[in-house]
Amino acid sequence: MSKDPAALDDADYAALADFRATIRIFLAFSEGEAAKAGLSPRQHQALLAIRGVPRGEATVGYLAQRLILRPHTVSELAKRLSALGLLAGEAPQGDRRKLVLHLTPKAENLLRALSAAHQQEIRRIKPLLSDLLDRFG
Amino acid sequence: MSKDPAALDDADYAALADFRATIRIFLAFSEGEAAKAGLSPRQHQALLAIRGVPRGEATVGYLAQRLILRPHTVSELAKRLSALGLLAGEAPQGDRRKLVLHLTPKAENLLRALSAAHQQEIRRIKPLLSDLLDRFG
DNA sequence: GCCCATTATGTCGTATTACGATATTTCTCA
DNA sequence: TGAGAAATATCGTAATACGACATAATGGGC
Repeated sequence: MSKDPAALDDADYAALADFRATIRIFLAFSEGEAAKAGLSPRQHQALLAIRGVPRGEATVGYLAQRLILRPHTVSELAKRLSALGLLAGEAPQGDRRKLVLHLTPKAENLLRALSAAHQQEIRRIKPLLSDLLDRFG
Repeated sequence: MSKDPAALDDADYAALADFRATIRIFLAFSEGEAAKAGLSPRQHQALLAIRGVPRGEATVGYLAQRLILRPHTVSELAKRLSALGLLAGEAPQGDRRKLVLHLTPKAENLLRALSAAHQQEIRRIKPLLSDLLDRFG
């Protein structure tokens, strides 16, 4: 019998494990930085997603797509962030069912420091990640 | 006053948000595949980490380092996986405090299918990730 | 050869958080 | 205008990682 061309060998598994571990390293770094700022990882990602898009476009539904969460989960996330004084929301002109979220100045400041640190970390792991990707043909 | 050279502009935030979103896409894919196999993401990563290392090297402590979790958390993770019939463990010759974990045939089979799917998905997002990394200078 | 600090793993209770089911408000358009 | 859809919100629940603590085994100094 001939070898299955799609069969994975030890090197394939090692590459997958290394890829996953590298992502985990980045996420653990991010977790730590966010925690220093008093944020959960999701809260941090939510703030970043809002900052990364033009003002007025960050609705609950948009965030749900962007974070790959259920809309009602984002609703709770936004409530917690609002309670922390990091988010404000208002209904846009056209559709009063929607809620457009925007960062408070406090959130802008938090995110500025967090993002600088993350940018550095991504630059640090960039060669690692590139090499890793090359192991996937 | 001159502009802070380290200041982040909208494009920097967008790159960070896109990078994070791409990781989230991969993790959501992985979550879904793992769930189809009846595994949590951590359980999947644990199996992969064990498979990715030579037999006999995957102790609880090693996994804790690799997954960036507390050892006692890995202990519980291993207990759940054992209850599912996916892991077996035994004390190695030298040090009977340690517990070496290895996959059962059932876990090998699950992981084979999962890993093939993940390899494909990584190949799919590889160009996206590469372009993204280039946005970080 | 024995003691004790250290290492490795395990147990228990708790807090966080994402989800399903369901509800409410607003919009759309026939 | 009324029915159904869309967008967001509420509530109870389940999963899981952690801290604090416990147990077991090791090994170096004397």
